[in-house]
Amino acid sequence: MATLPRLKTKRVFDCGCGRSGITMNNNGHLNYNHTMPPISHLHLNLTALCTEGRLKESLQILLTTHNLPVDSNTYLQLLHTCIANNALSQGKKFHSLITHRRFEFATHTFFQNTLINLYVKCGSLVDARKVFDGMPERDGCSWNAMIAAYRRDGYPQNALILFHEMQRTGVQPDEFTFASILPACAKIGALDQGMDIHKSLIKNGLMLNVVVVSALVDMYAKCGSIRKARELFDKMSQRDAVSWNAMIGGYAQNGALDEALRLFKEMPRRNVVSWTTMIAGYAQNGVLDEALRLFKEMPQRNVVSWNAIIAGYAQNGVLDEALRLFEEMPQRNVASWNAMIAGYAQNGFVEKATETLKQMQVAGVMPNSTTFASILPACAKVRALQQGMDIHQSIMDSEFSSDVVVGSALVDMYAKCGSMQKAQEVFDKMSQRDEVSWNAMIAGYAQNGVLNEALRLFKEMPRRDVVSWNTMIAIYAQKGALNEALGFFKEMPQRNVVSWNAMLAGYAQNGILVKALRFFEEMPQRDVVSWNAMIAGYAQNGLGEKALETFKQMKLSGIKPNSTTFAGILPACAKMGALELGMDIHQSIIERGLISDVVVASALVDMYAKCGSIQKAHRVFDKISQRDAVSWNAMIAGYAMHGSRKDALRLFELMKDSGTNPDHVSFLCVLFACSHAGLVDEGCKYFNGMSGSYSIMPVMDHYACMVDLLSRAGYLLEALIFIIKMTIKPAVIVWMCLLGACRSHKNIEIGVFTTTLLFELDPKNVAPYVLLSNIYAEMGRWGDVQKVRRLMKDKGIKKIPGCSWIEVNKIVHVFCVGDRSHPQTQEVYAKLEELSEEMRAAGYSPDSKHVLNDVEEEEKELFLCHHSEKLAIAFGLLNTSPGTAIRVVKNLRVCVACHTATKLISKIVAREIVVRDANRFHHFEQGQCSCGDYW
DNA sequence: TTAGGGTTAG
Repeated sequence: MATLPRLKTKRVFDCGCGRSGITMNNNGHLNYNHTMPPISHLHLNLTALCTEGRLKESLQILLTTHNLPVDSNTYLQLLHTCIANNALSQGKKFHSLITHRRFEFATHTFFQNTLINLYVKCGSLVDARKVFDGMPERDGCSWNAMIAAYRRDGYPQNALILFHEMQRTGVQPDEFTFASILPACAKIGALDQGMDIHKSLIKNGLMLNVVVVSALVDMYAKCGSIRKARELFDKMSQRDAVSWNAMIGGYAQNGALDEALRLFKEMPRRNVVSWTTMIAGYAQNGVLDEALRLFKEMPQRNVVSWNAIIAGYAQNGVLDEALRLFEEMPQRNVASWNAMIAGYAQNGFVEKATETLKQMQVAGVMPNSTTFASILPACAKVRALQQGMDIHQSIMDSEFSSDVVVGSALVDMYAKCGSMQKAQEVFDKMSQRDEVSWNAMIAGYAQNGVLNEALRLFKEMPRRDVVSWNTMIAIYAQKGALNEALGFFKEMPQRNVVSWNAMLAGYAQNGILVKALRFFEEMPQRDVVSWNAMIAGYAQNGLGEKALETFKQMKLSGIKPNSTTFAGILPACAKMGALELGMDIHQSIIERGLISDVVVASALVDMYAKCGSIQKAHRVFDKISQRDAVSWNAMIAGYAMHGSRKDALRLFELMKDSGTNPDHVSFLCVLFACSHAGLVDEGCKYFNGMSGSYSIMPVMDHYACMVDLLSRAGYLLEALIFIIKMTIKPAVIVWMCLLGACRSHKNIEIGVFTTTLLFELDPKNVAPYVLLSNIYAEMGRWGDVQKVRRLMKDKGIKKIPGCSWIEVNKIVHVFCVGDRSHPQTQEVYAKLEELSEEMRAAGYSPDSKHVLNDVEEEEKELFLCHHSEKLAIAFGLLNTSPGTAIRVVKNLRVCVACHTATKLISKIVAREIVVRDANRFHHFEQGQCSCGDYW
């Protein structure tokens, strides 16, 4: 019997499948359970070099000596040394040498399994697969090694495919196979396959195996079947730490943190995984203080514990704290860096993300597929094509150039950056494509407006998943083609919450709120996106109260609002002037840590400005660290609405100095400010500069603003000429601006001309009728007023009723013209009566011309008009304490009579009255209005 | 077999 080489470990001859091919008895003799070539005399020199890990020299000896009596055992040991040293390239050289010398043992299953093990351990799945595919015969170990490798390296799909193939070829899976395949099912949420495996386990009598059953518990928990997991867990006759941790993790990841904590406390011997599971659970659910408390409390921490807490802060956008912990941690691995990079990337800080990637490389940590796959979407999001291309280059230089996840992320990045050509190029070159790659291409073509190509790819793709179908629904729903979207929705084999949300959002965005609500009510489960879609749908379609009501219900149902919720609800507050509610929401935003979100902060600025509190708006605006054009525009528009043209224009200059380029909205705000201040020359200057210096081509709204600017200032003829000279066909809004000014400047000729034009352009539009009627009324031409009213009646055109809102104690009260539905109606009308007496006593006699005058479209009583804002003001006077300001919002413009009356009321009751009409703010104080009677 | 980091759809 030959002497054995000194074996470092007992499992030196393990072929890597979990079952050792050779075992050693107590005398150092070998027992074989695998087909093994016989062991001959070892070459001592070679062995020594090999055990010392001196692979280069070993290889040199082998290459230069052909007749060295080296047996298969030595080669095996060489390969194992490569495995231990992670020496892929040396391993490959030995492999090729063995192949070339055509050793008989090289074709043996055991030896080939070792080769698979070599490649798997050295991270080259492609080479492992090549060996696997070339094997004349495979045993359970071969399959197990390959399956385990796929699942561990993040290819659970491939593991499952191989698992089915294994069974087809008649090889029986064993406990090792199951212990690998169950986590693969868990990873991709393959509950059905997991349940099949459960059946096989029962059949194979493996239900007492604690390892396998723990994996089964984990699978059920991860696939969302938490009850099934618990049932199994409770039935286990023996549980180890893994079983407990799997169960705890199941509850934690399903958001059932209380139950997770109960089990955690009940668990006999908690280990570092148990603690880390709880920390991760709290962190992922946004309960960062609890996560940190446990992190500080835990007896021992490892790199995973640190990573969990850091990722928690990073994912929740608390990046400074994440960075502090990252810098503090004793050692970092690739996942630590990835957590930071993903945190920056997901929160929109592309520069920070790429900077961290560079630091990581400097620190000698190689990026992996996760690094690339998390940084690319950040480039995609902000359309940073150049940075995306740089990362593409790094990927090509790395070993992840053929990783399917990285490839898909690349496709998506190019598609979102608008470069479909590059996306297609990457897609074509991919050695393996999955559903994600196809879906990214489909969405890319759709987002870039090439719908037929998207549809073609959808039809062509080999396996469509729920995302593919959802993409198609979204494409058509967003375009307003809701019947087509519904077609996909009905045809798809399985729907999830996203499918329902896509339909619901489609209806909501297109103003079909009844259908949106039906989907919302019928859907099997609702998440934060469903609620957001409903809220935004209501808010965008002028149903602010419904939006607010839905927001309340959402909170009652236990769904936590996110930044999209706030960005959706704030415009509703803004529209209704619900300042107190808006302030409550501001508080919630701070509590949820979302104040640093620039979209949310800009919506807050807008809300405060539109609710009349320009100071609060400015305070929020001042604190925005990364202002974008939207934030600046909200603030500029705020000043413009409040008639502070100086501030508006000053801010516009500041914006340019700060390096934020004005966009077309910025110019609209500036033109609006000029127009409301009668600054004709300045307005013209800005209008010309916009295309000249900023290459922003005027769109219809800009033209309308210019017509407003000119005609408001009395330059009606110039405005008309301006319209005629427009390079695009003037839309209704443009003519409406001109007509509005015809009323205030009493120009009947242009007024009639414009009205006639508008009757043809937009026969259903009520506004021109009302304006024309008002022009006649101003001039005392009552016969003509009657004619217009008759014409409206004949054509069945109805006025939009004037409505005003006032918020008292966080409740918004609505008053329509002549409204008598409010519980306090009697008091309100009595108050108005009282006020009119006081006005009379103060010498105010309403001019019959003004009483009949109707800026847009309200009915009224002859002497004292009951326009909606008057009702709201009276209500405010009754229900607020003396001295406080009264804030009212109106959907139409304030009429002359009400404007005059409100000035007087403000003096009589010594109150500040703030009225926001369809156009701007009026601050009434001591008988004066901030608009200077120019509105 | 359990804990941390990733790609597509709303």
